[in-house]
Amino acid sequence: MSAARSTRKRILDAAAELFQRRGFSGFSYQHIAAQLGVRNAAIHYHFPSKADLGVALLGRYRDSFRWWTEQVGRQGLSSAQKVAGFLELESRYCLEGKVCPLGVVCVEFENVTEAVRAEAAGLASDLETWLVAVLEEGRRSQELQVEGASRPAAVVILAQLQGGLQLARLRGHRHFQDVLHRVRENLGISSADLMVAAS
Amino acid sequence: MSAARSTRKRILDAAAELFQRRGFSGFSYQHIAAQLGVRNAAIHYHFPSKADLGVALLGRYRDSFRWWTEQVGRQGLSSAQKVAGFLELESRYCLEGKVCPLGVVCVEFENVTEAVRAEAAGLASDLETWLVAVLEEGRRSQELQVEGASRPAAVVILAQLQGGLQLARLRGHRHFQDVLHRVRENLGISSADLMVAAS
DNA sequence: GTCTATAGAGGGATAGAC
DNA sequence: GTCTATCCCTCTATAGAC
Repeated sequence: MSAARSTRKRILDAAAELFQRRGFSGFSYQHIAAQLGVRNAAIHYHFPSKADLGVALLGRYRDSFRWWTEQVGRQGLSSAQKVAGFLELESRYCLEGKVCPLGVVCVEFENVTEAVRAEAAGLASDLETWLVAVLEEGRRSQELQVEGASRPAAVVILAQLQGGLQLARLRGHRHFQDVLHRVRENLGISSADLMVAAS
Repeated sequence: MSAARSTRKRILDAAAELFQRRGFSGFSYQHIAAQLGVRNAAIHYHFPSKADLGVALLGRYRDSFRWWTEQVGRQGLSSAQKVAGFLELESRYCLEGKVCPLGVVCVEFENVTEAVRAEAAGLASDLETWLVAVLEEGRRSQELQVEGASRPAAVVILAQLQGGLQLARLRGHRHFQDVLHRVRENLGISSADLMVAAS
């Protein structure tokens, strides 16, 4: 952490970008090296194997999400606003032409190490746990309309977003918008909540 | 087509299997060759480049689906039964530990040729077109409960299934079951329809 | 912590015999 | 239509200098 932004961080930034655009086996150390203006070996110094890089990458998604949830938790937002904020995060991916990191690991599942799978499963668990809690909270306060149990409801929402993000790539952003609208409708999230979440 | 099952077909079978398990760049001609007991070059004879193989692969998914829809169309099934049959197809993938072919291309989008993308987009279009028609039909006959316009409703269902299939890999089949139940609930598909579709 | 250099494996692809 | 043989490239990974 000598430089303003350490090489390790810059590697992870570049890797994340490539990861969500080309898939895990779709990018190489060379791609990262070229983008950073360093050599192949420099990256191996920070991440000895590509599996190490994969695990670190997914770990950082987990850290980012944890950081985001803690921040959101401190702002005293309503359940609807929290969900709207989450949808906003996903929308950003869509605009950037990226897909959900989970989808990448899922698709290449039998091509990645056990450690990578485990870290991805952990990320999925983090997302689900948080969303379940928010749905529960929203149900109790009657801010959100949650049909059935919260856990399956959360799973369905995550699946919708993951699939929608992918289809948007193939068939246009409108497909993701369709998913977004449906999620909001189902939960009864108003446009007022969206305003707040956007700020 | 000299042998009982031509090599070309056997190649596509093996490739489809690998494709849905390891992703597109996650398998090689070597994998297929080893599985078929032939040499690398034999596969290049049938599919000069890997992009050719990818396009042929997706083309076959399209053909299979077209064949399936025509068969289903001739059986005079209700709309609910048609949808139930489609869900059955997806469930089979789940049981086999596979994901939707579309998801694979979406994830590796920036790593495949334009021709592969186009064929995948075509498959997505086929699925959507068929499902929209069935939803429309079900709405008119009041067999299916379709909220809002049929097209976005179809898109959402396809996204749910694609995402659910992937998450099931990471977190267990129950996650796909959650998605299935939600899709059926939303459309108001009864268990009686499922019986017929299973046969 | 980054470099040069290189090993070693695997991948896509082709030529030419059979 | 399949084989052997081979080319060339890319990729992961390591050793050792700076």
